[in-house]
Amino acid sequence: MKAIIDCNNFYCSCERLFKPHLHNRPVVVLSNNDGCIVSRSDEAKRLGVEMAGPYFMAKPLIEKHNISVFSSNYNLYGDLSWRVMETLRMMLGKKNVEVYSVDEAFLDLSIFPENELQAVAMKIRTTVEQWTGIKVSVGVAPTKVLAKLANRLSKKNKQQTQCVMVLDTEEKIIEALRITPVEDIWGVGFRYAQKLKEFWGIYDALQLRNVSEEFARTHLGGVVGVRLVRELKAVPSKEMEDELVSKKMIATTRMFGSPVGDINDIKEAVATYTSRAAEKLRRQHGAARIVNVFIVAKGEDHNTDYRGAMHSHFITLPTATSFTHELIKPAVALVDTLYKKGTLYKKAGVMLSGIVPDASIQGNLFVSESRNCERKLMDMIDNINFSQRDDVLKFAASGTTRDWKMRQELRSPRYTTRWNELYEVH
DNA sequence: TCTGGGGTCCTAGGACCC
DNA sequence: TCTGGGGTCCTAGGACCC
Repeated sequence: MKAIIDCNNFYCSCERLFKPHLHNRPVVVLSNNDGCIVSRSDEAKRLGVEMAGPYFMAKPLIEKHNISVFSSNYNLYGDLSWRVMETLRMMLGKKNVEVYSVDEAFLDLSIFPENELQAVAMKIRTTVEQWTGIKVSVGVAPTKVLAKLANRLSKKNKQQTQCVMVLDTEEKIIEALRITPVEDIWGVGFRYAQKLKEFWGIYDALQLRNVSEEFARTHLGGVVGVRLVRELKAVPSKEMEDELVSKKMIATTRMFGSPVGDINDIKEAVATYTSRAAEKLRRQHGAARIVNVFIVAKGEDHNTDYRGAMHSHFITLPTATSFTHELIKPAVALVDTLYKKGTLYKKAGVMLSGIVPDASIQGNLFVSESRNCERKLMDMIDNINFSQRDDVLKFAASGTTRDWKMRQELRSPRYTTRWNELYEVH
C-alpha cells in the first residue's frame, strides 16, 4: 500500500503559522511578481477566490472581504517543507519517502500490516502537525493514483475523515471512484477530461476504470493512459521513484519586476539565474555542457517554453562543468548576441542541459589542484546559501542593486532562516 | 531499372503535474 | 497596467546509417 501526504493550503498555512491572528481568517498567497493567486485558505476558497486567477482581477473581491494577501516567501516555505519531509523521513525511513513536490510526498507503507494503516496514517498526520505546525492530509490505497484520489476525498469532509482516508477494500475503492469526476483524477487534465465527457460520455473515475487498455492507449496518450487505467484498477503501474534520479534539464527563468532596457541589467539577471541553475546542478552531482539563454521582449508572448521562446541561443561547452563562474561567462556572452538596443524586455531565462554525472566528466580523472580548490569553494558557497535558504553569497556579475528583481511587495519576514527576522514574542 | 530491413538520433508537438 | 515557474513523459516523423 502507498500513501500520499499533502500539506493543506501549504503556502497559506506557512503564513499563518507565524500570524496566529489569521487563523480562521481568509488568506491568499501570490505567485512570483505578485501575478496570480497560487494558494488560498479554506475561507478564501469559500468566498469565491479562484485558483491561479490574476491578482488584479481578484482584487475587488479581496478588498471587499478584507482577505489577507502575501507575496511568495520561498525562504519560509522551503524551510517548512524541509521540516515536514524530515519528519516523514524520521518516522518511516528515508527510502520509504518520495518527495513529490514542495508540499507533497508519496510514502511506501508496505512495511505495515493492512489492518494498522488507518492508525499509521493518523499517527503520521498528528505527528507532522505537532512537530511542524503544518496540517496535512493523508490518502492511502494500493496505487499512487488511488492514493491521490483518497487524499482528495479526505479533504472533502474534514470533520468526518480527520483528513485521513484509507481505501483498503474493493467496496471502498469502487465507491471512491464512483464519486470522483473524471477531471479530478491525477493524470487527467483539462483536454482529456473534455474529450472523455464529450465524445465518450465518461464522467467519473469508475467509468474510466472500465475502459479497455486499447482505448486508453489510443485516446489518453499511449502508455501513459494505459498505466493510468491500470492504477485505477488497483494494479500498481507507477512505482516509488528514486529521488536521486538526475534531472535532464535545469531551468531558471523569471519575469522582471518591470520591463528592462539596459543590457547590463539583463546580464546581471542572467548571471543570477545561472548561479541558481548551477546550484541545482551541483545538488544532483551533475555537470552540464549546454547553456541556453533566452530573453523575451515586452509585448511578446512569454508563455512559450525554451524551444519557442523569442531570442534564444545556446552554446555547447568543450567539457561539462558545474562551476558557477564557468557557466556565467558563456551565459552572459549569449546576452550580447540576443540583445537589441532600444528594446524593453520583460523576462529572461537560463537552461542547462547535456547533463552528465560530474564524476564522469572527461578529464576529471587527473584533476588539477586548482580545480579541487574551486570545487571546495563551490561547496562552501552552497552550504552557506543553503543554511540561509537564500543566496547570501553571490558572484559580482549578479550585481548588487538588482533593479530588475521581481515584485514582492507583500512578503512576510523570513522567520525561520534570518536572525534579524525572527518571530518576536512580547 | 530495380530498391530491403533494421536501426539510431533528433526535433516538434502534445499532454500532464504542482 | 497588472496573468508564475519548473519540470516530466510520450509519439510521430524525418534524416541518416549500414
